[in-house]
Amino acid sequence: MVTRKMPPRRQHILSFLQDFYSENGIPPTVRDIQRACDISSTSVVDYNLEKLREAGYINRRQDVARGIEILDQEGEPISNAPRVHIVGAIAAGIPIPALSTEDAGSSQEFDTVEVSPDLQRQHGQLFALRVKGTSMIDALIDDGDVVIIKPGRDANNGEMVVAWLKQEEEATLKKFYYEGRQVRLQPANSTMDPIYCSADNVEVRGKVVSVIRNLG
Amino acid sequence: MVTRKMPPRRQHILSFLQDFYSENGIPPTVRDIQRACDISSTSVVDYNLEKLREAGYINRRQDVARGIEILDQEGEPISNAPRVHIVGAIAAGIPIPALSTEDAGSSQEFDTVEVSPDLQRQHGQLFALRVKGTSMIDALIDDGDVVIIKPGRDANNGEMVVAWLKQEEEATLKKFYYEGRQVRLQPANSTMDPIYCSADNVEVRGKVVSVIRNLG
DNA sequence: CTATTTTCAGAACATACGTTTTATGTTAAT
DNA sequence: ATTAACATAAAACGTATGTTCTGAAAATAG
Repeated sequence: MVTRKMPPRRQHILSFLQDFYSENGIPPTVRDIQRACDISSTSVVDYNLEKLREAGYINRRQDVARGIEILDQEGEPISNAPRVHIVGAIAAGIPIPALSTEDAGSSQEFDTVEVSPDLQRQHGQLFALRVKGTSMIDALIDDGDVVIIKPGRDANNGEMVVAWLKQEEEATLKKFYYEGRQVRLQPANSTMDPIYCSADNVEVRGKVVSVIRNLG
Repeated sequence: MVTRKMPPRRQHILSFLQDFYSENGIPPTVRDIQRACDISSTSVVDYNLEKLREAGYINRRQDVARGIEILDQEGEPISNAPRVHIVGAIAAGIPIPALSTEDAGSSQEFDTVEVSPDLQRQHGQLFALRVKGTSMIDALIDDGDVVIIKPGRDANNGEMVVAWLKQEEEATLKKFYYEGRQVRLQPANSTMDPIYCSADNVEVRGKVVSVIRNLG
């Protein structure tokens, strides 16, 4: 299936639809779209919405105010829950991809997960990593799990962090304890021994604020 | 802060608002509410919406079609992501509360978690349990985690289930393997030994389809 | 180029939907 | 019993909003 090139105006309408819905929790009206996309007539909006419907991007409920339903790639209606980009995978020995913190606007070809609005509200901008392999199993995190990360350079004692071990060139998920000159990285499972290393060698990349595991 | 008792009609309106929004992705109109709650006049709906607004349950956008915003306990707008009731806690030795499968309509005083729309779409009606204690840690499930359960009496081999051990009167989360007359309940952590017991003694209550852990 | 399809414009239309008004019944305190 | 606050009712009003009609401009194909 080839994605046909879309006229810029229609593209504009589509992205406005998504933005408006995320922001307001209700879809825009035809006239909202007209205003936002600087279109001269409601009939033009209607025309383009019809084209978008034919192309499978949206549904339209007849004669219903704010009746536009935005569809995802599977043709299912999307929710207005915040979506967090899965920017890569994390596993022992495999570095985290460069985390350009300022790529807010351009939504690239990332997978996304929906998270609780509470989470987003509480922590602000988030990103996610998919865990590859069972190397994090001692932190109760399994292969395939998604960890939601709040970016940041520091952490409080006891928080689960994405820790970068410079010397080993490894990223790992552990509970973080600052103890003088050294840092203790404590697995969540109490039967496992902690890792001690020099504070110089540890770089915190962010805190884990949530873990999501889907089964079946 | 005391939660004042709410008239049944107003309660009905409120729960309808939530259901309608989750289901349709847009809030209902005054007349939708009128119909669903069997109210004789739109003015009555308006009156009760105003009361709900004063009490902080909703916002109303003036002169905006479908302008009702449903608020959570913190007064923040909720998303239309499906909400799953947390019907109780699960821990070794503590029974699961009676899971009346047919309490669909009356939304009681349950905590809820938002789940991915995909999950809901894929599995249908779900419920959730909050895990108490670290007794499930061998299944990579920690104290405080929330497990999302798809109700059902049977499971396929390898699926994580809520298993009820009749004799022990215990509920536990384990991977399920049916082996002739007996059942193997396998912890997810391979260093732990499985539990074997008679098929007669095991009753599957549902499958775990997702695990959510919030930190910080 | 002409022919054809796509896209845009402006205006008017029809109704979905929030709001208001007036009146009546119901409960609870004094 | 009186009063006031709460709740319901029916109808009408005004506008927000989806839709349609007619026509022309712009893009595209042959």
